[in-house]
This record gives sequence, C-alpha cells and structure tokens, in this order.
Amino acid sequence: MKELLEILSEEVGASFAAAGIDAEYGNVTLSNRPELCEYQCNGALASAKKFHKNPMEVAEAVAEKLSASDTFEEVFAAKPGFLNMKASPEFIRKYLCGMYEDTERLGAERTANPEKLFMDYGGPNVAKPLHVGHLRSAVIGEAVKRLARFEGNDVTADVHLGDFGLQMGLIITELKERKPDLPYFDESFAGEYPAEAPFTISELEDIYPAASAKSKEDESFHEKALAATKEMQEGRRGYRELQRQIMEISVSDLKKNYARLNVNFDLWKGESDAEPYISGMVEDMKAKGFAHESNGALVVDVEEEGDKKTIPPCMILKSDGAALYDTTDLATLIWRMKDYDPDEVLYVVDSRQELHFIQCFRCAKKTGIVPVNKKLTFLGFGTVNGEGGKPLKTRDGGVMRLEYLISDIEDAMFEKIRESSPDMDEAEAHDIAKTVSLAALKYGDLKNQPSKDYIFDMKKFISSEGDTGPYILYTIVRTKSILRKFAEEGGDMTCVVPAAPSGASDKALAERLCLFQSEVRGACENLSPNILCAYIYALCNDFNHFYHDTKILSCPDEGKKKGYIADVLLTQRVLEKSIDLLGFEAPERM
RNA sequence: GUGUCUGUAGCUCAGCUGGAUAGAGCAACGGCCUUCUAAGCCGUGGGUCGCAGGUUCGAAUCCUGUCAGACACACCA
Repeated sequence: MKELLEILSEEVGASFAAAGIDAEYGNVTLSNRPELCEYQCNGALASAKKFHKNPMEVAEAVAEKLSASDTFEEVFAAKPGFLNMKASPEFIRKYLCGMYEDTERLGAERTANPEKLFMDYGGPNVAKPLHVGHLRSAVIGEAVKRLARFEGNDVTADVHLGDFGLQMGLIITELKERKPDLPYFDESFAGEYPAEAPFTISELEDIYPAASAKSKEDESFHEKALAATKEMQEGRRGYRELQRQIMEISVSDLKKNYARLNVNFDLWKGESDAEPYISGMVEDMKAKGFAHESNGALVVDVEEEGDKKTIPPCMILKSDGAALYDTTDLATLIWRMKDYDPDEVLYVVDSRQELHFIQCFRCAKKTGIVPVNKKLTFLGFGTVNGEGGKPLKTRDGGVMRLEYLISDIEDAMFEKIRESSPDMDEAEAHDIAKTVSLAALKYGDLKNQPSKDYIFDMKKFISSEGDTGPYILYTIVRTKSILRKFAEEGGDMTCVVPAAPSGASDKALAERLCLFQSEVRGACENLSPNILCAYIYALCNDFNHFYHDTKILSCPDEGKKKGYIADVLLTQRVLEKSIDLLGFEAPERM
C-alpha cells in the first residue's frame, strides 16, 4: 500500500499543478494544530516566492479544487496561506481495510531498493563480562537489524568479538604468573593440549581485571603483556590454543547473556578471524605505496582536502610490529567483502570511537579494500549515564555489569507486580517480570536518539506512567484482554471488518494506525528506532483515550461494535509488530 | 589548543526539509473505578527555546559571534 501521507500529497499536488504550481508543493504533513484540522499543507506559502502569487489565493484555489474530492471531508485555506484538511471517514476505512487484510505486514511495502547490509554490533571482548556500555550496541543494533530486514533488505549481523588485542596478552601473562606449569607456556611442548580449559568463566572474569590493574602499575608486566599479545598474533602455538580456549568459554557465556536480551547474531566472528588476511594486507599496502613508516610504526595517511582538523594517519602496525584495532578492523573488511560482498557495512558503536572509524573507512576506500561505491556507515551512540549525568557505575565506582543491571530491574519489576497483583502465582509473576522488565530496559534506551547520552533511571524505566515500556505493554495487554473477552462472549472474529470512524476518538486512533508504515520506514531510513518508539507511544495514547471514551463490548450497535473490535485488533497487531521490530515482546496479562 | 556534539518548563526529553498560540512525560495540585485490567483516563499551573547579532513575509529550526558542558585528538579497544 502507498503511505497515507503520500496518497494525500499526490492528490493535493495534482491540485497545485492544476493551479499552475509545481506538484511537489502539495506535500501534506500531519497538522500541528489538531483543533483546526488533521492534515496541513504549507506549499502555498512556500511557493509564493518562486511563483510570485499571493499564497492565500493559491491556497483558496487548491481548496476549491479539493472540495469535490472523496478523500477529504473538509478542506479550507487559512490566514496567510495554510491549507487545512480533514480526511473523510470512508477514505480512512478503506485504508484500514487494506492494512487489516495484510496480516503479515499490515500494509507496509518493502523498500524499492533493497540492499545487502552487513551489520557489526555487540562488540564484546572475550574474557570480559558485558557491562552497560555493551547494552546500547546490542539493543540499538538489534532494532536496526530487524527494521532493515522488515524493509526488505538482506541483513547479516556479526557480533565481532574482541579477541585479538592487548587484553589477550594481559590474560595470558596473568595466567602464566598464576599457573606457570601449564603446557601452554612451554615452548618445547609438542604434545596435545588438554581438552579442558585451564580456567572457568568466573576465573577468567577475575583474571582480566587483575591483569589490567597490574599492567597500569607495573611497567614490566605491561611489557610482558605486549610481548605476549604479539606472540599470540604471530601464532605461537600455546598462546593460540589459550586464545581458542578463552574464546570457547566466553562465547557460550556471551550467547546466554545476549539471548537474555533477545539479541541474536548470524555470525560469531572475532577480530582473530581477520588474522589470515593481515600479512597480505600489510604487504599490499606497502607494495602499492599507501603505507609508510612513521615513528617506527606503519601508517597510511588519510587526510583529505577540506578537513577542518588534521586527521591522524591510520596505524596499520605498531612500532613493535603488532596489530592493533585499525589493523583488525581493516582486515575484517577484507573477508566481509570477499565472503559477503555487502552494499553497506554498518557499525553500531560507541560514538567516542568515531575518529577511529573515519580513519578506517578512509583507509579502506583509499587502499581499495572496499570499493568506493560501497557504503561504510558509522552509527555512534551516546553514553548511559547515572543520575547526575556521570557515566553509570556501581556503588563502589566499578563498571556496572550488564547482568546485574538486568537482574536489578527484573527484581524491582517483580516487587511491583507483587504489590499490584498480590494474588498472582509467584512463578507467573516472575515470568511477567522478566518480559516487562526487558521491555522497560530496551524501550527506555531506544526511545532516546541513538547519538545522545541518556540518564538511566530505574524508577522511571519501570514506571507504567508516561512514555515507558511498561505503559506500551499495558496497552497491548488491554487490547488482548478485550479481544479475549469478545471471543469468550461468542464474538466471531472472522466477520470483523474495519468501519468508517464515527467519533473523534476512534477517528484519531484510526488515523494513527494508518501511519504505521511511514513511521517504520522513517525509523529504518534514519537508523532511529526512537522514531518508532514515539509512534507507538502516541498510538497507545490514542488507544487509551478511545478505550475510556467508548463502550466497546457493550456497544448496542452491532455494526459499530464490529468496527471497534477491528480497531482494537489492528491496534494490537500494529503494536505487537512494532515492539517485535524494536526487539521485545508483551505478556498475555500483567 | 584543535575538532565534533549538546544547551528548549523544577527534572528527563520531542520538535521532520524555517511556518499558524513551542509539545510530551515526570514531579505539584484537582477530578474519574456497581460497567471491557485504575500498571489507566481527564483537568490546572509552569517557557523571553544558553546569550547577542544577522538572513526574511515568518527562526527553537539557517548563518556569524559568544558563554557553558560532554567527548575525541597515532602505538588501548
């Protein structure tokens, strides 16, 4: 189906053309003065300069033309030259029917230009527990992925594990100090390494912070870690085996955590998967003259004309010859291009890494790793702050682990449920707490613009008042409850059909429903799930208003009642489809 | 120091390519449950859109300057 505003714009545009003005001035938007009208067009004002016509006269001429249209119930010109419109109930009914018949996509068309998209989000480091910093990448990335797929794009999602950098050297060095007798450290060892890893996930989680702290104080420890990193990268057998073991243990733990967040990846590749491409890439860059030495390191200049500030060169190898994040990110692009040949690679990463990606992208294009016609996109997100605007920390100032954050919000939600429904079965209350708290967390994050920092306020997130996840879910639960009751009372769902809205609140609801596809498209095109959040919040408001305004099940007029039920059903479908795209779900009751 | 981003109600934020009296939510105050889940709904108060200029019929939105804050500036990722 065409988008509602597109249909209206075309019709208004035709009237502009008939009045001798370019049809594109007929662009229709939602009204910002709902008391006056539902839709407006400012084209007459905008065209005044170019066509040297009195905007008011233009608006009146267009209104005159449109007054005969079945699409509009009312069209009038206002003061300086606004064109104000109301859609006819019959037009709305037809549009709703179109959405209603398409149970899969609710009338939303796929993009006319589907592309092959490769997404890089998540970005956890192996051996380091997930912390709040990983939340946004996962949550935003997952939503963007689902939106892009819904729009008809071919999307591959890669978690891109951090498993090839200094943190591996730190772990190896620390482990060597703790258990020096392990065969991994014996260079002359030629036998089979044990199948069992020499550590558990919780040991690993203890080793990394200890090593990290040590390397900051102890210069020699730091140097050992650097050396170990390089040896691991160069393929020292025992270290590679350790790296593999660390990976294996971490990945199964990470998968659990991401599953808990309802976040899924197609690929569980890591930085280390780029290793086979590194030496060839370096040689190629040298041979073609892109790379040169600078202060002992190997770099590629990426400055371009028009830069407002000097962009530091992209570093390919450190002065000790080891790889670093530029190296693996570039070499990773090699296999992504070779194996997947995407039209676009999209990175959902902390915005503080923007400069790094500018360097990488330029270098990749300059050296031919990525053809110039492909898109490399950086979607940077802001920081999660605590109250007071400083980055969220634990009470003792440490990094907030993601699983604790999730548990805390789940516990708080459970308490809330116990208070409001003391009779509910405890197991069910736990189930619901899980579903609702995840929605609270994800919606609380996604409703913000990705690029902006936001303040994490647990009380606000789990509140069901205002623009929150629980409020959205509560509204969905209401729709389900009505539909359940309708069926229980013997209502026949198969002969329910949308009706022309007859009152103010059902018309407002109906017209909001009609906007579904344009909002989804807007969210997808702008990489902004917050647009969809704002839409479903408005839809929930409209629905709740309608709900309080209307006797639905006890409506004496059978025809009207069927129309109301259709509205409820369509509301439910639109909301559930939307939250599915955002990456969470609703319970049956709450 | 250089660059990027942010500055809208007490708090947290929306405001699309400039358009009609700047919108929500929270908090405050006041109403609404014998009727489909009150985790809801309705209402009241609250703003010189950081500041100063400029562009024009018209600016929160565009331009310049200025103040304040956040972030980034090659061998961590």
